[in-house]
Amino acid sequence: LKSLTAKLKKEKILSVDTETTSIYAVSATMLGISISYDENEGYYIPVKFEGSLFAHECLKLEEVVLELKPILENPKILKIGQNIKYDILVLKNHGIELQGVSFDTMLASFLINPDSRRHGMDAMAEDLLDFKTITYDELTGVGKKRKALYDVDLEKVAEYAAEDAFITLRLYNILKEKIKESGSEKIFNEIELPLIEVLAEMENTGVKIDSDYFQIMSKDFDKNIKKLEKKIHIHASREFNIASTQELQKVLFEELKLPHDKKTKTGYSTDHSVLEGLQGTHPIIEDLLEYRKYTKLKSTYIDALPELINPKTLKIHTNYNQTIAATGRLSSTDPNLQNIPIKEEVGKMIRRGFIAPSKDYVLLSLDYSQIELRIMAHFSKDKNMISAYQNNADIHTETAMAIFGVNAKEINPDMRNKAKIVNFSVIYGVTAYGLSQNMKVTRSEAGLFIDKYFSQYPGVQTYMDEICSIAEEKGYVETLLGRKRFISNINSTKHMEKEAAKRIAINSPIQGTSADMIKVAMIQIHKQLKKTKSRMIMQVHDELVLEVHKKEKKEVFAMAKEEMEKALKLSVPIIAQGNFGDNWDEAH
DNA sequence: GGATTGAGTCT
DNA sequence: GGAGACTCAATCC
Repeated sequence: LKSLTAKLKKEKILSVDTETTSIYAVSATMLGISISYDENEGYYIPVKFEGSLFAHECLKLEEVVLELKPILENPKILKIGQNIKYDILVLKNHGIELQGVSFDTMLASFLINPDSRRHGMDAMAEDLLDFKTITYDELTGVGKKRKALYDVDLEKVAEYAAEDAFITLRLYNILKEKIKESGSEKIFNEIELPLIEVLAEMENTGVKIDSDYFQIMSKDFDKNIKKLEKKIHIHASREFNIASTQELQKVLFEELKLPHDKKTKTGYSTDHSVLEGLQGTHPIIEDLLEYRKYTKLKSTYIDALPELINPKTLKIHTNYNQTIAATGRLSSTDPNLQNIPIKEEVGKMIRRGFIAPSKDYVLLSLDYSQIELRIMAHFSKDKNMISAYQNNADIHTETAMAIFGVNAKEINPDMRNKAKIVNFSVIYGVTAYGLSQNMKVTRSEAGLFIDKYFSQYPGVQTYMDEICSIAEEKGYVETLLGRKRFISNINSTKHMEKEAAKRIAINSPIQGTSADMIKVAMIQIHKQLKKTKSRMIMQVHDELVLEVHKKEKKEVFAMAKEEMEKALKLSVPIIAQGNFGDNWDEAH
């Protein structure tokens, strides 16, 4: 190890990869580190793990850390990796703060073609290097006879791990050129790369949830669900598995002979819109809707979230992924913190289980006000929309006045809500059909609303035509910061395909610019939070949640709000609004 | 046991 | 038959 580190100290750029016991970085125990500085070879340093068949052949963690720390923490020795956020987290939790991170092959591949799903190392080695890698499954076996990595022959692990390290180096040499060619250097170096560290720290900080509270809620929900089950079975005159759509179809459409038309691939749909349509035809429907609501919330959130509490930190640590959503949004898994319920009272109950980490802290939620509409105003340069925002007008009321042809005094909440649906639908590339479904009006009424909308905001119509032309000519669209997305079907001769491609062309620059904006804000906020006791803990597309030390409330609030608002300069004002609370519901 | 389907949660 | 995601239970293979 000493002779290796002597050599590594002289290198300018290293690829780094860690092997561990878990796919969850925060709870992973490190089993070894592989490093490469040469496209044809790599080194694997196994770390002693009690219980491993090969523990006697490994060095102690303390020794490995002591030797490698000066190299891995030296920012002048550049580091590259494949999904390096994972390795940053593993190393962080084993006493090493990785410095000098300058490239991530997975991120690079994603920026070059965000619609591809081949950003894994095995796929990239095949596509870019025509190289067949040793896969993890080949190394450990699959199914019942899969071995834990620490029980696989060390020679084989070394071969696998060292290969990953030097293949990463080869991929780097190719991808860095492709990033340049594609014009993605700016978004790569200024947004995605600096964001890695920000996300790593958010994941590592984690979010506190109140497990006692979830336990009580679970019991309450269970009682309610059992009650509903009994009622539903009585309505059906027999017992059946309510969660089975097949059995439910039989009960509703064969036995109770309720009307049906919407089909799925395999039968008649029983989804929410169908059940809503059947309301009033039979008392079973109401109970089914309630049953669906409560079982979904219980299984997906109330029972699942406490399972993910890390026993050491007593928090949940999500994984933010930068390479899934083609528009540039983040995604979140294990758990997904970006779809925690909010809409109804029962949803809010769940958010009350997300709490500040201790009595010294409060949660702060800050969210962008109508960010996508403001970006649309900016891109479209529509005079009416821009002046509405510059005059701090209520955009939904403005739109309501236009589509209903009345003045402000005559707008009631229902009209405003309908206008709100129109406003948001336009961002997705509105169709009369889609709008009619959402507004619960006829297709021709929806068509009229769209016409009225475009005569109020003619610039929006022009923008949509223009962005589709750009997509047709260049083959791609881009965000304000140059994040690209290729629109493969934009010149399709199939009408449906082409229309779907146009909607992607319309929506992607808007959704993607919003993603760029909050990412810039996150990088800046992260920088400034370093010298405080407060931390960023969640991102939900247009919202940031922070745990704020009670003595820092005023400064952190002002700083975070300002950074969000000034992240990107647009032709309309950008507004972020925030609140404190002891739980997420209260803060939101 | 893994993949698919239907359903439902979010922005 | 509007954009982008993730998860769960049942079912299929």
